[in-house]
Amino acid sequence: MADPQPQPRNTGAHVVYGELKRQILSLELKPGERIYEPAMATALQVSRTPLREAIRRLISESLLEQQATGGVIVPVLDQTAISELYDVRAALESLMAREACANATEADLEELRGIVARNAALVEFADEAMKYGVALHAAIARIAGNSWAQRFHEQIASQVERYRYFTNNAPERRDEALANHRLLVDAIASKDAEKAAKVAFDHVIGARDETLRVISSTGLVIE
Amino acid sequence: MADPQPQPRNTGAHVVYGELKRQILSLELKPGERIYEPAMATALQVSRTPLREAIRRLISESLLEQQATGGVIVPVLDQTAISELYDVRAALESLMAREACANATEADLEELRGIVARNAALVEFADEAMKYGVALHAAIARIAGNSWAQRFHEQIASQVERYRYFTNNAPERRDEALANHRLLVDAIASKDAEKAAKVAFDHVIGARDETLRVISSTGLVIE
DNA sequence: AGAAGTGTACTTGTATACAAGTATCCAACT
DNA sequence: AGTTGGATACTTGTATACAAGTACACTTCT
Repeated sequence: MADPQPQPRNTGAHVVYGELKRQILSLELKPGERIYEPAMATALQVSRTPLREAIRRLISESLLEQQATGGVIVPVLDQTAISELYDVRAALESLMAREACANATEADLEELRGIVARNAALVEFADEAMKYGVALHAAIARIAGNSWAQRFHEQIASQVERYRYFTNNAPERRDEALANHRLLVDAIASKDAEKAAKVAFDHVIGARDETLRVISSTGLVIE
Repeated sequence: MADPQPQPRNTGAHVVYGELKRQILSLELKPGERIYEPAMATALQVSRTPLREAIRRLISESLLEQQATGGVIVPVLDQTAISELYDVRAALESLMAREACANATEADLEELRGIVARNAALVEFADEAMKYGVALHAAIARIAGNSWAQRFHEQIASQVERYRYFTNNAPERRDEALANHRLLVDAIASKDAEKAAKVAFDHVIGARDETLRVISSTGLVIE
């Protein structure tokens, strides 16, 4: 919704963009792998022109990386990036929580409470719990109504997606997240912007530390 | 430095990108104006291919706008956007101030103090004062070392640049900014992350409100 | 054998030709 | 006169052909 291309005019470049993005986020295209235009173009059944357009767009989102030598590669996964990403995400979600305080109507609050309630009911199921966590953040973003914050947040979310394989979903983590979500919605309901901002910030920082802990224990991510 | 294209390999598309960006930020290309590829290509002495590459990149930075009908226009100036931009900027600068607290060496602090001192000495000259304000933020961004925050901050700065014509530089505003800068550097020096974050946030919010006040009084920006 | 130089194959960047879709303007008809 | 239809000119999207630069491998010379 905050996307620069409001309605994806069904052009070949857009299709290719979506397909490439999917392959990158799912790690189907392996980190460090180089993209050769002619081969990729034939693989995707288009000419180099729309493919290049898609590649350039992905580079601008750092989902591909232009190398100094001239080649284009899928960015490698590294631990520093995760920390930076979560920090920026914390700042953005904190801001959106703050702005949601100013804008939330009673209907909005009901929506938020409903999401948390469903989250609570399904907290024992990892994937469901995560889905409602995402839904809550999306709802807050919508209520906040800051298109730039939303847009940057979406870019951050795409980046984090690549590391999803490494994030765990331990039950105690889900309980903690649920508690934070309750606190957050309460703060928004009471129009306490400072508190909402702080709760959102600390919540994401907590997720960051947990993710870093898990990743360093597996030792799978390089650099 | 946080740019997706590390070294601008001297390709035509990059030159065109820089030139178009310059024209957009300086309002040489007027807000609302449509870009026709063939005409612009001949004007810039390149073919449509590198021009399109530059246009797409500018669209991804919201310095150009793809319309639903298919045309590309220079985005119009609107007051809501300013408010959103400053809010996100506040969140990002707040984060960078926080992270600068954790990372700043004694040499870094000396650099910050030096910038503020020069700012103080030249506070009566509007353009110089602004230059040092920018330098301070740039130094803090470097010290914070969060490439994503830097990158988003640069995009925000580009956007705000288009509204520069409307921002005033009243002497009392400059004094206030200088005072805030002193507070900010002191907070960073004392490693008080929470305070630094709050000072940076409030500082930018203050600038936002002042800018909005000036713009609404001139009544020049539309929509 | 090792190093250097040359040639070949392949990469990306650019120009141009072509196709498809859209708006505009004029004319003809109701 | 207003509206509708069609033809034309122009837009963007795509494919392909071409140019320039780079890396690699092979050969040759010391």
